[in-house]
Amino acid sequence: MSERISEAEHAVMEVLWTQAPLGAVEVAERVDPTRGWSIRTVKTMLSRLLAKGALAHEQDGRRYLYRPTVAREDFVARESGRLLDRMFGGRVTPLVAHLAEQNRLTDKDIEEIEALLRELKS
Amino acid sequence: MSERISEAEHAVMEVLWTQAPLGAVEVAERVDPTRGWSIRTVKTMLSRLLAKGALAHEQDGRRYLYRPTVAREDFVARESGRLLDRMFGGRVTPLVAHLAEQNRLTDKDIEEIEALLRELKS
DNA sequence: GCGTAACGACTACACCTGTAATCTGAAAGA
DNA sequence: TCTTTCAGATTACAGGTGTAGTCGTTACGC
Repeated sequence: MSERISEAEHAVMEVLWTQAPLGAVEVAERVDPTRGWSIRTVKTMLSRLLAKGALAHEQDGRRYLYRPTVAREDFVARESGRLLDRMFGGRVTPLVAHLAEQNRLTDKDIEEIEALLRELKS
Repeated sequence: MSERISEAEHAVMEVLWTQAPLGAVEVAERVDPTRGWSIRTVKTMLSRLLAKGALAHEQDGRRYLYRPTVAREDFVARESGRLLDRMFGGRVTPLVAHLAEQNRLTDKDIEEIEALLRELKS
């Protein structure tokens, strides 16, 4: 199941996490248009994701419908974990500290996170 | 300056962010041993990082001493930003929420982050 | 001075990625 | 039935990455 999903492949996964099952053409229509991909490219991604076991397909007439076999939650967890391990020795606090220093936290963010943490403690 | 630094190259950068300048041999000695790299491999990484402009070198007798030209802080900021954008639409709160759900937050983490946020507000 | 060891430079090579184009078979229209 | 069309399957191909090996030069030890 868990071969790595590349960045371009991820764009295809996002489509299918939003809506599935879909045929290749529907996926191509929904994929982030700023990529400017041809349908060929999308089909290549679908094949590779199938080969990697990240998608399953079912026959629908003369075409396939694709659906994720990997939960977005799990993918996000793996990728976040990797970053955390690589950059912050697996510790969350340094990550938050870093984001704070980068001014990536608005006042609203801070409020929300505090609320979240209060929630966690109860 | 800002060609992308690959994962393997990153392992070399970490050494030089900890201590610099260093010669190739010293870098090889300090690089994460679980990689099991030969000195050749480390030298290749050093060359590529030079070519990418992530390192500078100065002559020291018949060898080079290498030092980072990129701050670790900046590298971490770029990589974190990429993850945040790709996975969480650039928002920090969903990231923290996600980590919380994954139980990556200990009570101590929560304390620390709350302290951090209190700090930020003042 | 002469061979050798140690540098960096250059080359190698398989696999992954991004980005398709071509092939093949079968459905559908004429 | 003959042809066109549309799927998926297979092939392509350049650039990046991981992981070295070889070449050419030069400082050093004898």
